[in-house]
Amino acid sequence: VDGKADPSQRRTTIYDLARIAGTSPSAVSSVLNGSWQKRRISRDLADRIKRVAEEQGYATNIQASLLRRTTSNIVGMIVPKYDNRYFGGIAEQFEALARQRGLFPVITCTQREPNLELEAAKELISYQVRCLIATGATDPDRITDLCAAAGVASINVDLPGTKAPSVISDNYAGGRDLTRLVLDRCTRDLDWTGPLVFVGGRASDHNTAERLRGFRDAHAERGIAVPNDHILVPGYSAEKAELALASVSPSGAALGLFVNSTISLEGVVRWIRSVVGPDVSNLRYGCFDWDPFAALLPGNVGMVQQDVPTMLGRAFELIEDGRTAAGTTLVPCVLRTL
Amino acid sequence: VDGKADPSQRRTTIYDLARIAGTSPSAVSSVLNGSWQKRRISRDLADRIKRVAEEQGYATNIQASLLRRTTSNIVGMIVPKYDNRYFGGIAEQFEALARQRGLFPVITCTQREPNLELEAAKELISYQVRCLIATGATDPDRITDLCAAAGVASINVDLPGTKAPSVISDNYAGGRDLTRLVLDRCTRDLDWTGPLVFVGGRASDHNTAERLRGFRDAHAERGIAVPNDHILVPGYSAEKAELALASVSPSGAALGLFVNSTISLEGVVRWIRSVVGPDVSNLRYGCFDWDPFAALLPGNVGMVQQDVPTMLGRAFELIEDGRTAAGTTLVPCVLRTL
DNA sequence: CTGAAAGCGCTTACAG
DNA sequence: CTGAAAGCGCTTACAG
Repeated sequence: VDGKADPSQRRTTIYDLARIAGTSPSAVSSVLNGSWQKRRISRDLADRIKRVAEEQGYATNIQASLLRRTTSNIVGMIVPKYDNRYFGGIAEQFEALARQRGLFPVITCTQREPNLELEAAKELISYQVRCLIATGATDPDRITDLCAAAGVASINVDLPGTKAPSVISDNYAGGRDLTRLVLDRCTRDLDWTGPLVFVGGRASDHNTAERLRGFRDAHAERGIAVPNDHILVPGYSAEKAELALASVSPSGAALGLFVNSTISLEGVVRWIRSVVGPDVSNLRYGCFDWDPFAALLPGNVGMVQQDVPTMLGRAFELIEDGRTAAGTTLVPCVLRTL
Repeated sequence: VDGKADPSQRRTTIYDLARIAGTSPSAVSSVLNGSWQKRRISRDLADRIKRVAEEQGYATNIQASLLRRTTSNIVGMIVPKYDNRYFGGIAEQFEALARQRGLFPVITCTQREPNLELEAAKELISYQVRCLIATGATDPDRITDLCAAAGVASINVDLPGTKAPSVISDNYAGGRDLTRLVLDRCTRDLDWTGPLVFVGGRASDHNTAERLRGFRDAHAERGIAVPNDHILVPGYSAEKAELALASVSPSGAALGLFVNSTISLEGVVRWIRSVVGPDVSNLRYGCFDWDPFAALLPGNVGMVQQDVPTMLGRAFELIEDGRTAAGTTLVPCVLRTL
């Protein structure tokens, strides 16, 4: 078993195993893929074959197996980044749920680049994925089109599309609840009623638009007007958030922020450090998405945790039910008060 | 292109394309896989075939292609978790480097479970990976054995093995430097000279042992004895770190900690909150691994960032050079002073 | 209870 | 410049 790794050597096949065990390739195949009970192969032969396979360090060539079978058990996922708890959690959950179902999960990370998303989708389709979950995709419908052409089911998660089922957070309610919390804390702690500054994300992005709607409604229900210059949506990156905040002058007065993602929060915190300084007693903010360390930062009064297990559970249900019609499932978020 | 996803429909093959384009499957195959220049197929025919493939939404069946070719371009990686910046960064870098080289990266996350690690390795081998990078594996040598039996090259990253090349951080120097920094800060800020408490990780774990060696040496060079009850190595989880700290009574006196990972840090911070309270002016600590939010926590004086790009770059070099002999490459860490 | 044979969709030497 | 044919390693209906 402890041979040198030598890619030139031909791997052991069922023919080798059959020769060694003194039987036929058919028998070996059915024993190793579990269909031998059905074929009423003797336990004796089955045991002998399994032993030989073990001894030879045999591993099935899945390419060959998949080629012959009509269906693969690979499920694919596209994810923008692994660099925050939200997407990291999505990747982990997806793997766990896929394995539970005997499926083989393949995840690919596309750096928020639309071209990479399409390339990755094509690649996964080439690997005969059974279905494809597009998470946080910038153009989910093009991915759905690609999948449809190949007869592959697709589901959108996190950001919705119009051509396949979508499972997303209730960003409106999440945005509204977080805004209410920050406004409450500003009133209680700073004796100041707002309006808050919204920072991070893109206006064209569905989730940002929904959270912004919640943000505006939470202000409106208290009769607070939100000036346009309080809405800073320059993109998700930390740098852009930090730059955008340059237009805000804290000037010693009270300040409240709605931070649209933990990615943006990194820039927000840098801005706080450099402009507001170490004393944040006049500052309160809340942030979308959960991060255990960010939850401990001074001034942070609440984070919105998206319910990843429920979202992915629902996505797998849709796959298993064979649902392909467009339609959006909203999953409530959890507001974690700090 | 916008058909319904229907797994029952047979996918378009090169035979369909050949029929439609009025040519042979061989021609289609070589045009689509790029070997047509070599075969001196006319640009005319090539263009016609490409157009038809596009129109039909054709995607190569990689299983079939791989079965015929002798070599796959899949590279596999095993990673324990996605829930921190270190492993998230490793996953992202691995994907990026693999793509740069025209390889298809498949990552699988094994939850620090030895059995899952072996299962995942077998599975990746079945998919004919060209090589396997085992990151933070609890039993790297068994994975190497499995790979060797299948003629697959393997490399260990993060935790070393004895049967394949390993690329790991210089944990000794990282541990020593971080200890020095925390001791310096304790002296400067608290007028207190130690010894520090080491918390998190397992004594049997290579990286923990090395960091601990650096921890002890940094104390020794200042003539400070480290009592055994100052070494808390109950495992990596936040819960275990928090529980282990129950034996430490801060009692208003100065306290300095060496936290062995950001995972453990979550428990440490919970302990600080509940036992030390909000006033951390008598507490200083440092932590292995980098997290942008953890870097902002009060009391944290430094973090050790492992150099993931260099580590993975080196791993790919080893793969490309065909190196299979055991041997460890140490990559320096970066101490980030806060 | 077991094996011979066809075929999955490609690739590539070989023969024009 | 192009095509017919063999074969990659499996699976599975079919025939004992």
